[in-house]
Amino acid sequence: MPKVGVQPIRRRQLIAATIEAIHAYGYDDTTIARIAAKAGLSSGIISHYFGSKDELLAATMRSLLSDLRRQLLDRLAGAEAPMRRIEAVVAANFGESQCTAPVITAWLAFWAQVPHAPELARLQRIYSRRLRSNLRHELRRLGLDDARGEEVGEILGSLIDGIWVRAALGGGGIDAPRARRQVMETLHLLLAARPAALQEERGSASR
Amino acid sequence: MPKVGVQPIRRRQLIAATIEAIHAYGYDDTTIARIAAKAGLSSGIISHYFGSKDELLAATMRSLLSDLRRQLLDRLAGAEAPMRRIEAVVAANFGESQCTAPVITAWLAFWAQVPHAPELARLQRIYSRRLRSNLRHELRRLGLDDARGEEVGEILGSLIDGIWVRAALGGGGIDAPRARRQVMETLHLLLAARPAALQEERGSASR
Amino acid sequence: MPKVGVQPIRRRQLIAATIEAIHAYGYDDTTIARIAAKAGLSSGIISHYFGSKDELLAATMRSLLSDLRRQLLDRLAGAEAPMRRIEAVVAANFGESQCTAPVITAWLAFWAQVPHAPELARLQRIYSRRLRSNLRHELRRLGLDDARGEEVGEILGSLIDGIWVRAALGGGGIDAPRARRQVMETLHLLLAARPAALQEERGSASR
Amino acid sequence: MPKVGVQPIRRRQLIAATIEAIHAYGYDDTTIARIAAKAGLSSGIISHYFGSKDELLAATMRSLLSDLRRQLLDRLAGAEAPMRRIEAVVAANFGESQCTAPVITAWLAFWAQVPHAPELARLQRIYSRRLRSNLRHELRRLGLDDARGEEVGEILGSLIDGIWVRAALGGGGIDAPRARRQVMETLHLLLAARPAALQEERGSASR
DNA sequence: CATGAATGAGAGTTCATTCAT
DNA sequence: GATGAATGAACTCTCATTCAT
Repeated sequence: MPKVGVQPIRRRQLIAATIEAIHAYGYDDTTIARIAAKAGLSSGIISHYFGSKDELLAATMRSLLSDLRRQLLDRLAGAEAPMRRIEAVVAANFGESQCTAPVITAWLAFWAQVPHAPELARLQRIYSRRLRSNLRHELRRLGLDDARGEEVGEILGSLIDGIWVRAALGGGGIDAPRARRQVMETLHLLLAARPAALQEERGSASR
Repeated sequence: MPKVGVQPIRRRQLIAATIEAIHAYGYDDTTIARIAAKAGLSSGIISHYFGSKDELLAATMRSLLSDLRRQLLDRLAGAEAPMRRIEAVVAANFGESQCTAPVITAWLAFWAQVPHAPELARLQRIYSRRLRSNLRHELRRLGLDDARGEEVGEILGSLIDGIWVRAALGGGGIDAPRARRQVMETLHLLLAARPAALQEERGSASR
Repeated sequence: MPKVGVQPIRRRQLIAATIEAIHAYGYDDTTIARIAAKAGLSSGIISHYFGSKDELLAATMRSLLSDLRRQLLDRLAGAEAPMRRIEAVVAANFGESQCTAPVITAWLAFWAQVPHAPELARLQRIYSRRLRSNLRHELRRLGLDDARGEEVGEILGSLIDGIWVRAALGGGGIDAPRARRQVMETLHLLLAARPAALQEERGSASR
Repeated sequence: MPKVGVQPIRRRQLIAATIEAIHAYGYDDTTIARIAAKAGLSSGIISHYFGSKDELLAATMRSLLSDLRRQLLDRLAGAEAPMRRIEAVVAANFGESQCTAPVITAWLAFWAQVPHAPELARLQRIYSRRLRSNLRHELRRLGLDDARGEEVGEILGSLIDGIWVRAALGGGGIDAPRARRQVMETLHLLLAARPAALQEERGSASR
């Protein structure tokens, strides 16, 4: 087992450097030279390991997504009850490694590329579908019908994404416990509400 | 009647072209040549009217913000009751001109620049503070204490931003009535909930 | 005689503005817009009166040369004796209007263009020949043979040009009386020296 | 033996190419593309080695000055007697490598930038002071008082600069022996003259 | 007569990529 | 495996020139 494994090490190094560089300079000003400098390597190395800058950026987003997925699977492993599983989903989205400023900044940067980078869009779609389907499935187990499950899932998803965006704009990290509490509180309220009653309530409130 | 008013017209033209270009090509690939082409003008015109590309981009974000502000003021004009005023704030954020795909894409693009573009960050902070203070003020009038007002305002703000982000990632526009309904439903639930009860509920739900 | 004479006025205005602009910004950074601004006119006017920027620059150099020539003719008018006429030549080169900082700076700028601007080179050659032939003619009248006249004329010419250059590099104007004194002193020494004696002297000095 | 010494080689190459380009096209029309072409390299290389065009131009002037200085030091090395040392100064200013047409043209071009380029002005000031102080020091050793030393030094300096300028305007190189002879002859005459006598002579000449 | 809005060619500069070592 | 020198395309910005008014 001589040199086996240099490649994965270098790739991880460069991906970590990419996240740092995006955080430090912004997506546009993240050049190959800067990534390489942050990794303590030479600029040529990136073509060597990733073929191109775009490939490295896609690999970086894939890495962020797979971190998220790993967290999710870990937390779902021991959770059986629907509410527990939803909590696991929420907790995964605000897991420790997801809540640092560099990672959040990188996420926002990638999101902004999604509308114009097919590969990043594909990755984003996969994550998005997974989150949605996870939530819907558990919400249905909690007794919500399809339409309501969809609606509640969408609200929770938007809320999660919104908390991330706001953190990115604020420049700091996410206060994970607070974020989890906000999402879970909203979930409980949405579950407690009878949709019919809500309509009335809204009606009266608007009166 | 010499050439009165050519400048404001050109500036508006170019700002509109910038939004279109960001939507069509993405922020990074929005070049001066492309903006000018979309405006049907020559590339030199941008330096002529804005001094630099960055200045045009800042002006574009300012334009988006002032559209938002105008909508807000229009809607707040006739609204007196706190709930009405909150509805006005929400409605402004999902006003017609804010919900088209190009505008949403542009917003996301600007957000992604915020961590590294001081001028854009400044503009974002102004909008953010205004939204937060508007909501808090009305929530307090609805009987919420400071801490709870802050919390509810934050949840609503995150939800609004999250809905925008998701729309941007989805590539389409926003279904404004649906978005408004989602936010207002969440608001009503948050208002109906007694914080103490919520804690209990959460406790029991987590049990 | 209604509008007759607007053209010469404008041309003079623009030439004066050109000299000021070269002094203020340097030759390279002397743009049409800046010249026009200094003249209090619009940028389009230059093409109108001169056809092109190059034409204006050539006209400006011609103007400097004709000022010089006018000075020379004025001073030569009443001078009959050879030494008097040489003094007139020297004095003309350090005439008041030639010794201001803007004019000196402009001269240096034009000189630097001479090697690559045929029209400016042509003008320069004319001035140069005139100066040389003036000096040689009077030096011959003072009894110098052709070779010695050429040599002395060249030394005087170089000295005059050198004083101008140094003034330009120093940034101020020329101290005209001092400059005249230096040139005339050198002339008198050159006239008093017997070339043969000079050779000896040099020989002994080098011994 | 990796790539030791590539940088100094490239820098020298590019500086030489810059002088050639200034001679061939003139200062204003000396573009990065043309310099690179003369060096047989690509345009990007200049930013790589010098950061900017201005930096390259300053480095080129520094190079011309250091050539001059090297010549001066070489010639002063074995010269002890004041007159010998002055001859060394003069000879250095008309050294072989200073007298080629490209170098002379470049000098004139730089001089024309001096009034508006602070860094070039600084370099010029250093050279100018050194020349002046060298001359004054030796002139004092030859028995001239301060005021007369200053005057004589200034005349010699102007003469040297003037010879350079005339060569640049003429387009050819300098006839170095002739130039040296002209300057030294003038020096000897200035030394031989008794200032008091000069005043009389001038008085009588002007009478 | 005079303006100044508009053009577009060309400048300096950046940077992903290549490749000899 | 790794380097970093070199390339050259693409970008932003400047500015002489044109021309409708």
